[in-house]
Amino acid sequence: MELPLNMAKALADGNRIRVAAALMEHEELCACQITEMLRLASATVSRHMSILQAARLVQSRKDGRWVYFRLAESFPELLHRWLEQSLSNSQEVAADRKELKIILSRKPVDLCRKQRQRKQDTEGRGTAFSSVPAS
Amino acid sequence: MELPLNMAKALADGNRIRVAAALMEHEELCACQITEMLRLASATVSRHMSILQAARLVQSRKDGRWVYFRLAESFPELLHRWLEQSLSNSQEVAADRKELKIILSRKPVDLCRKQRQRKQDTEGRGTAFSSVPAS
DNA sequence: AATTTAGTTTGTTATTTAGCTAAATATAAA
DNA sequence: TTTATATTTAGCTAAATAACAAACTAAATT
Repeated sequence: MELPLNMAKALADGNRIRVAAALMEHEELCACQITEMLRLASATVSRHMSILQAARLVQSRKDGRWVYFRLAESFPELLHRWLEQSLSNSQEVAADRKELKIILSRKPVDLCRKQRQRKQDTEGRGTAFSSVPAS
Repeated sequence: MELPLNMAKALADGNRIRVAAALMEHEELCACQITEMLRLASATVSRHMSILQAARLVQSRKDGRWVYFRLAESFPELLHRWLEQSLSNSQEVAADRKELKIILSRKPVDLCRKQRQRKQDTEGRGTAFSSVPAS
């Protein structure tokens, strides 16, 4: 019962369902693309992906600095079809689909740069005056 | 996404999967039978059943003092088949199947009486000497 | 070799959840 | 009508989980 239970647990989270839905339509997505779609900290996304992998719903491939994810071979077909069917009317999944189009139109490199930029922006927000030279 | 998410959450618990598996084989079970199978406090079982109902996986029918549960009409067929398939090798589900045979061989009334009895037994355990008359 | 960069792991905090007991509700039996 | 019974709700505690930042790892660029 452990494996089906872990699969259910893996899908018992809205963000992880969104990732599964995205991978049902995109064959392969890199970590930074998923992070961009979910708009979560990359550490959080990494955690979500490891849960999906432990449940054997997702597998990964490393290519240089990038990690690419895809649905695992072991993703049960019936579960896949159920998700496909039950998510077909989902507002959120539709929004992600739209957003992913934009994300995929950029090069991954630029995408990661943008994430880095956003992080620096938020870091700078509370310390705007600390950048004034001390001399 | 709310409904499939709630369904996944409902199945993201070993005890609730056990109930689903039992209802896949038994058409209808009363609360006390499920309680007996899970060996949990009846309040806990009631909570589990309400989660399964809220997810539209289970429906209930009240008959006098008893409440009978069954899989809901709205239980997605693909999800049903996935569970059936992936639980077919489960040790735990097999044990429950065996136990349910015994449970179903008794009348529900006797079953509930037995639960009551067991509760009194455990209550008495720590207070064996308190029943000695004070005079 | 030193630095930058993409992801992961670790440590922490806040929220959620499963379990229990006790109290409340609703129905049947005395 | 009172009492007993089956289930649910409420209140509580302990464990699991999701989020983030910071420290770390591995790989590419300078």
